[in-house]
Amino acid sequence: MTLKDQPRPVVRTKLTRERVVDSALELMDAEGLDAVTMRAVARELGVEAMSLYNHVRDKEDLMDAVIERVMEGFRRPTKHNDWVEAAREAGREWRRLLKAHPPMIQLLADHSKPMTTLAALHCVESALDPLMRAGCTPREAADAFNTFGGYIFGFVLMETRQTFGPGADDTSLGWPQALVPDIDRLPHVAAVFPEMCTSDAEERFEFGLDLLLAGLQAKLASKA
Amino acid sequence: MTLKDQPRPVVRTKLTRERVVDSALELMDAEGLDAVTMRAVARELGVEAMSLYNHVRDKEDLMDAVIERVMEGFRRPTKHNDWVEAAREAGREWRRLLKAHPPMIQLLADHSKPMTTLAALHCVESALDPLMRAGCTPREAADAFNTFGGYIFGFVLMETRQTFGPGADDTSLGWPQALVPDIDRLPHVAAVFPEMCTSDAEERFEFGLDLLLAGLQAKLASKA
DNA sequence: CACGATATACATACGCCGTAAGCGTGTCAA
DNA sequence: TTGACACGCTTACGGCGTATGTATATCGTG
Repeated sequence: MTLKDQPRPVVRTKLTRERVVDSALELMDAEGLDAVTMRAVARELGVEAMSLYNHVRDKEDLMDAVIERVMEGFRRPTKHNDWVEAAREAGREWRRLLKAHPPMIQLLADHSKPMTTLAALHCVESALDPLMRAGCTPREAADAFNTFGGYIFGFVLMETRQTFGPGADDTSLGWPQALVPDIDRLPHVAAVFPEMCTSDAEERFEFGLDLLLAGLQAKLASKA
Repeated sequence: MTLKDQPRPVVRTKLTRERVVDSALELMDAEGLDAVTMRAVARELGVEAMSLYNHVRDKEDLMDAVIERVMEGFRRPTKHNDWVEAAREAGREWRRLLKAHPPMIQLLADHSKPMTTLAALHCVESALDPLMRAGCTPREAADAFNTFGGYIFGFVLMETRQTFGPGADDTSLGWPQALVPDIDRLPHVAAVFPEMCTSDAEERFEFGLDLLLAGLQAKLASKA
């Protein structure tokens, strides 16, 4: 006989791996990566922490599943005839996916493990398609994928973590205090910094995408 | 009167903020970011955890200082007359810096805070210099900096965290098991994956750098 | 030298964390 | 009916960041 002999709520929505993963993802998006603890996810589900272990091996397993769930949200872009435009769309979709869950890039940085799951590989497939249609050799496609992927990951990282920009203690002009002391030794920063603060993220992203695509077109053209 | 009345070690190297930061950085490089705990850093210094708080406000303050210390390791490249070559060198130096302390990119991803310290701004200055010499407007320089920076950060992230590549459970051919089930729906991945595993990181990095520089040159030329 | 102020190291404790181990109970097949 | 099993709960352990309070070494001042 237990101390509390009241009947617990009779109907109890069944706990499943899927519901656990969904809760973790929701919590991550709502409260940030640090808020995703086994106890917090359990609380969200009206359950004790240890119950989750019936459905995930450990926390790493859970976070792997969260990554997979996010990658499942990839929307394969409609196919353009023009491979350049198709590549552009693929790049935008990768960025959209990462930005849809802001802590995602942090999660990827924490988890040192290749993305070898099906959903992730389908995303890779979508990104490779325009490159192959452009006439890349497999090797060129691999290098180009790495380049575009690097750019997108890094851009989103800098974007979501605000790596460069005004500090919290900026003046009304958006200038880091640290800059002032020896501004004369940082002329370029002084000239360019205001632009970094005011430019639009979409525009900046397109700028880099254009650069990469122009570079790739040139490289492929010079080969022929 | 205390319980232990033996004189503690008489000579005790003085604890300073600098020694604390150095210990944290060493520990990070040697054992990974997760190993950097207040207790572990203190242990390294033969001291109790709470003693560190006389020299750092809290852990965040400590990690900020670690970032700053790393940025101080930036070696301003010797100035080329050719801005393209100078930009290439700056890009290589940024990557060298990040790779010299592998957990650094993870640290940057965790810390959602702009880099507004002097050392960081000097690194930015070095990166902006070739761009300004190339004839960029401040706005173009800001966008180009963002593009190159994004590429470098993302490349290093994918490189150090092995985002794409063979899984731990790869077969002898370096293939993720997940690929096999529906290989026919992933033809490009099947063709390109082997290249991703075998290509050299230096070459891949230069490939992307070339693409970006070619794109930028084209953009600036078309403007004139 | 004496002595109080200050700086700084230490000890203890609290509420988090991930998770190992074992228990209790509801469900269902035989 | 019963016994096995699935699955949620309880307890407990060691580690985390750090608030709080205490002891001691150092130093400026008389």
